[in-house]
Amino acid sequence: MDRRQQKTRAAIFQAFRSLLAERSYSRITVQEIIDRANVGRTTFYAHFETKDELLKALCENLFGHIISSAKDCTHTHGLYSDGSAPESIFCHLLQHLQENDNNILELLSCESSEIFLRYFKDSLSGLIQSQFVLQNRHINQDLPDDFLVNHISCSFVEMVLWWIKGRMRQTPQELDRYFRAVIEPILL
Amino acid sequence: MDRRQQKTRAAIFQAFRSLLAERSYSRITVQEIIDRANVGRTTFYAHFETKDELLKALCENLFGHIISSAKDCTHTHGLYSDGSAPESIFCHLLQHLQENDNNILELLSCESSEIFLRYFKDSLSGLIQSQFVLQNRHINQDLPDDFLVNHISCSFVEMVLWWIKGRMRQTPQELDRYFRAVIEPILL
DNA sequence: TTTGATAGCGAACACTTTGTTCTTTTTTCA
DNA sequence: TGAAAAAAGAACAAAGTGTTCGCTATCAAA
Repeated sequence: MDRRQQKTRAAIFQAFRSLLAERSYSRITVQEIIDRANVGRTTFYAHFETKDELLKALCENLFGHIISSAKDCTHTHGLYSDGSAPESIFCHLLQHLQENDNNILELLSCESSEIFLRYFKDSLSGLIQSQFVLQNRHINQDLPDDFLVNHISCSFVEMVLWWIKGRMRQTPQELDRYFRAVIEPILL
Repeated sequence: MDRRQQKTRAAIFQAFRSLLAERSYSRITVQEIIDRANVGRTTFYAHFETKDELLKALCENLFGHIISSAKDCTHTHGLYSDGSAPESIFCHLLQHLQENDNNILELLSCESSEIFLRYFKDSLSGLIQSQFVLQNRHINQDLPDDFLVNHISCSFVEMVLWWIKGRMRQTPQELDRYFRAVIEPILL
């Protein structure tokens, strides 16, 4: 890709994210984004059809990275119920979050965090689902798999949100313990 | 309150909700709301400062009702771990939902459901929290109360969303069983 | 280093939406 | 019935959107 395009794209993303830290998505205008990114109006629309498309691109970019990195981790380890607990994907994700990879925490704590949370949940659901399929087994005979996948991923993401809102007072290790306490009893 | 005001307010709410069933909140304009509600522009702004205020009023109205009705139910019964399980507030809420009180299901399944889900979670958290305080006890010594309150309310609301998305194939009784299966092991 | 292609700029535009102001008409309820 | 309140409707400025145009700057490859 052309260097100019890369720079423009990066500038727009950067501007967009810094604006998201200040006010909610709906109150951000394209004009403000291009002013802060210091690019022309035409240029913006050459890259993204609308503001919504920009948001979507940002989400895919971000959660694509964090989930695929977690996916690599599952190759060697796996989900909780495997016994190899401390190296679970959840622990891995929490560490990524604490290190604030890609400043993802800003997005999860901004006014428009709901949008990002749903992306996070969906990506995580896909990952957990693929783990179950990979292991070709039911986790719990009494409950439908998709219910459990949803429960686990939503619980994790909502825990992260609770953590951030509470100013991240706990360590990833503590959080991991909390999560295991509410999830492991369900897995056989 | 003046009859005219009541009628206007009701017409606006009704129009707004029917539009929410068709497209996302952000793509609904004030113009469309007043056209469908058949009220003048000035009238709309006499009732609500902005479209956001209308949304807020709708949420408060709706979840205020459903939660206070659940609150009444806890006077006689209580949360799960009390033993009086089948008459828990969760079961009560699920029944309300299935009966589709106030057409609340439309809001929870519309494109903008995220907005309503957060309201639902927050209202429910308040309710669960007040139950714990009322009973003056810790549910689980190993885990912070506010973490558990958050976990329980989020799990419930996300389960409802999962249920709706899956076209509500389960009965409230089945759902209640699922929920107890993932929550009761955590409570002492 | 030249060169053709591509990306970006900036001004102008038609258009939509917003929120306000005004006057006139209708409804309420005391 | 009559004063007060509410709604209608037209008109408005202001702000934002998405597109077009002609021009300039930059790139990557020969």
